[in-house]
Amino acid sequence: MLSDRQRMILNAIVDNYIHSAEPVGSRTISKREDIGFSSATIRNEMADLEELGYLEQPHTSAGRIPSTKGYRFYVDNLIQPQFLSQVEVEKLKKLFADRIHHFEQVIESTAAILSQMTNYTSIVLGPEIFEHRLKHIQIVPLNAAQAVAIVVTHTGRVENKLFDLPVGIQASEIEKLVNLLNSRLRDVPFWQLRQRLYQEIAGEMQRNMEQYAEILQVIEDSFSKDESDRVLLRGATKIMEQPEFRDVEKVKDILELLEQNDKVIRLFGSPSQGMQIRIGQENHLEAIKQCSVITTSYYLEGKPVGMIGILGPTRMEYSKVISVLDFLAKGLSKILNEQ
Amino acid sequence: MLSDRQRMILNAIVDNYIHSAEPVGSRTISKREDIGFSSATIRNEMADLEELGYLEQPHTSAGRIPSTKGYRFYVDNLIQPQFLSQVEVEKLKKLFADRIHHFEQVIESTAAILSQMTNYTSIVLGPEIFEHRLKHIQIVPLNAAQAVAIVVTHTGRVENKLFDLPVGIQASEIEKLVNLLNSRLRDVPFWQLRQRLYQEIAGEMQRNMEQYAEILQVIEDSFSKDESDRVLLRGATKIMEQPEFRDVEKVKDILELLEQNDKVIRLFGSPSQGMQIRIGQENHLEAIKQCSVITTSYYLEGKPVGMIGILGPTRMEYSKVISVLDFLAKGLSKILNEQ
DNA sequence: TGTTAGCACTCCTGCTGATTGAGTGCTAAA
DNA sequence: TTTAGCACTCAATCAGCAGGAGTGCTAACA
Repeated sequence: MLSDRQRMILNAIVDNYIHSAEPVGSRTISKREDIGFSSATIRNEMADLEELGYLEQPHTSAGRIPSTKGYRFYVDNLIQPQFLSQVEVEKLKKLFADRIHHFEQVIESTAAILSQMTNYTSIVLGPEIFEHRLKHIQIVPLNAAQAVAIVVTHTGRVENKLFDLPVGIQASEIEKLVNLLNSRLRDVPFWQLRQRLYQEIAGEMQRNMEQYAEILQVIEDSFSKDESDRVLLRGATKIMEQPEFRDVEKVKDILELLEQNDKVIRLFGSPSQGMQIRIGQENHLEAIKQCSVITTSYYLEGKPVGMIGILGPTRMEYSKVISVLDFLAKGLSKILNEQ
Repeated sequence: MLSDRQRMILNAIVDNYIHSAEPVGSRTISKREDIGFSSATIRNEMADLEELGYLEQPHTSAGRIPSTKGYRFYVDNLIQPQFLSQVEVEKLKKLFADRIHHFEQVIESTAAILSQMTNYTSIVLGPEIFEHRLKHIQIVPLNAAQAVAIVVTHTGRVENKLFDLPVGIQASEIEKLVNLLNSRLRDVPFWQLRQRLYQEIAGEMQRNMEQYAEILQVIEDSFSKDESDRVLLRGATKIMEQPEFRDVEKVKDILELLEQNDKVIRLFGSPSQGMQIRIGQENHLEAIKQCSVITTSYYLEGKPVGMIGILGPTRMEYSKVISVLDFLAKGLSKILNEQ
């Protein structure tokens, strides 16, 4: 579709614009060492690229900036993998070196480092509890009317839920139920739990099933923790460092979006698709039509269980972000599988 | 110190500025119904008030705006309590009506409502666990090397901590220890726990104290959960709606501050002092010298255990904010004491 | 003596028009 | 096919000017 020279010029323009944030003119490109053509030639090519939809002109006498289509072509065809510097790799490795940390802490550090290294906003979706295995169930009565259900996973995650006790139930009965559950359901993965829960109990104590129904429901609820609690965000204010976001109005919409976990979750695509890049208008949410989102998954036992990503301006250092994300996702997967 | 008329004029100026965000001139004041003087008279008084440090002039031919000292006088002497409208009271009452909610949820709703009703940023410091009483301790081994310590309070809060098991310890020994702790320490308030922990154990099992020292340490750690996890924030972006914060630079510093929980905690003063108001330069943090912070405490059994507050521009609707904060703090205290 | 009308003065704000300069598109020549 | 040259466009900048809001001061008035 595009000639070699056009690709070269498009690449040069995007590169330049990413670093300068100014529309780039033909002379700037022709001066670059790797381009051996005069500004007039570049101008002709630029006009063609604009006609094809890869470039845009803010106004008649300005330089060109990449369109969404232009970025897309750049990302799909022109980008070359950027290797992280030795210093950066060391920094990242250190993050994963300290195994003593609780996994939650590793996730938090990941988010922090991700934002710090890229200077964009990092978003992290914690591991789905789905793949975890049950280690322990406990019900602690607080008083005559209330109790807390506690569920521990094999990775050391603890979920809990406060609930009202069914009237007239005996403490001893609860204990019996919990003991039974613990003996039968230990090491069962969460995705099987719902099914097994009723199956195991049904055989043992058909008699007063309805008695326990309420409690079983609560335990079931504890398994499926609120999705939006999985979201972690760092460096939300980084976007303000970008010259094209000097305007409070633009920034406000973005930051308001980031305050809503349920919407942030929707920035992540399907976890099974590896590295995903959504550029500018490719995003469905109005607030971030001038932003790009790059996400990728990390894995447990070969299955994607969580995601990490970056939100930045469309004028983003794509190749660097991709490298860092890739490195961190692999690191996380490794840690997760070792536990 | 100030004459009645000066107080009246200062009050009018602050009121006006709070709602208009524009420097207010003498004519504006003299036109108000409650003021019976000509603009010239007002001008003289204004000049005096400026000399006394209560007002400032952005430039020679502009109106006056209140100085920090001016706001301080306004807050301390001029403000009159604003009663919430029936609609607002209903709205707030509804928040507390639904007792089924977990206390954490009430705290979250409080933060949300606080921000929504005032249109400023709300900051909430969750209840100090200090005053809670122990209900249950549990240690769940995950594998040969690791375990999770779980502590449940009488209000249904669950704290947990992952830790490495001391080598060579028997599961049965742990169970014995936990059983002992549960039988001896139930209903002991957290502030006594550290002391009682060693006291109770020492009598029973002097023999292998050093064996258990590590585990006791972990349990102790679980009591004193990280302070910064207590912070909850809502409506961080509200500040951007204020005309004096249209500038990204100003806003950035504030939002960066709000991203750091440890710094947000420092916005709260001592919990024992009731309603606290820090205006503009009275704040120590550079980023919020153009903001005001109002905080107050909520109580459990007569003791302050947590705080709620508002961060907004110095040009804040003080009387409204104070009313809402007061109402919510009392509501929270009531709920907390009923559980 | 306190209040106020009047007036000169200051300074911000918004508008206009001229200038500059970066960058373009087109044409004609190499 | 490439490129030098040139006319053209348009945003950005700045000086200059008018308008207006608001002040401080003075002198007159009750």
